[in-house]
Amino acid sequence: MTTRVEDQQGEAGGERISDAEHAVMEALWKHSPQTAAEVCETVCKDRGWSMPTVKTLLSRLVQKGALATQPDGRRFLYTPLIARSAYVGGESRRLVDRLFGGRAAPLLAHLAQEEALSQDDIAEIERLLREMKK
Amino acid sequence: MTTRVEDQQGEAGGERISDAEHAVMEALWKHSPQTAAEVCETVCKDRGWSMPTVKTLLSRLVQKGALATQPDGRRFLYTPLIARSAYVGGESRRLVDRLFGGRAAPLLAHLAQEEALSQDDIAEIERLLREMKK
DNA sequence: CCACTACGATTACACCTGTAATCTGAATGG
DNA sequence: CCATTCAGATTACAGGTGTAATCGTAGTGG
Repeated sequence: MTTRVEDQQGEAGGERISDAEHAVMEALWKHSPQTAAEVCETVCKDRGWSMPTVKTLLSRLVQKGALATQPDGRRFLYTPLIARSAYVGGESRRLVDRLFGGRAAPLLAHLAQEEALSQDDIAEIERLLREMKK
Repeated sequence: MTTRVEDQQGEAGGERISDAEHAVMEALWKHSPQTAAEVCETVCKDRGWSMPTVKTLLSRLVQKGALATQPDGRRFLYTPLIARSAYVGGESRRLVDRLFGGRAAPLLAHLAQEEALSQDDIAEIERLLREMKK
């Protein structure tokens, strides 16, 4: 084991996405393409950021191959190059590998203990499991 | 919502534990107390670290309040101050909050899609759910 | 008693991250 | 045509992280 395949979040962009960068990605996953100003519109409020910060994060994400730019007049439109599901899947996998030896069941047990599972969650998970077994 | 309670991993030590530091914690969670040399014995192989690296990480963890030291002759014995379950719970929670809006079910769905769930996992999860509902 | 060794402590240093100011060049209003 | 403005690019900088060399000091073998 420990076959670190260095394939964290899909094929596009091997670099890791930091927490702040992730906030920007979320904005673009919600809706894209967007200009820097539009992204700021979304994230600056929540995180208390200023435009330059968003610009920096966008640039870094472009460098990392996580975003594509497409010129639109004098500004850029940014579009995610990696799918949210790929990112989310990668991160989840990383956590499960790191903390639970790759087993999902103990994760669930922990979430359960922390009361992170509502009755609805439980019902939905059961439904998922039934489907999976089919 | 978004009630960031800044209580990441239990009461002892508010600071975050980094990835490298986590490897050291794992060694000490497996068995404690241990000397720096013993910890190195465990982690240096796997991670390709040298003694000084382990020493640094141990010091940082002590600073962060994640480890207690207890002098044993001329060296120290290190003992975790935060429980593994608290750390693991905190990290899981963080992930679920950040990526799944706090809902565990979508996480499970992703793991399922990635084939991160074995038949055994599924069985165990079902057992957990049954217990939870009782 | 002293040189050596085995520790922890201190210092180092490059890279990443969060956060932003400043620079530069192009569009635009007058 | 020129000054203003607005966008991206460049630079900045402190703090965290990974990784380690070096320092100081306290026992230990001779």
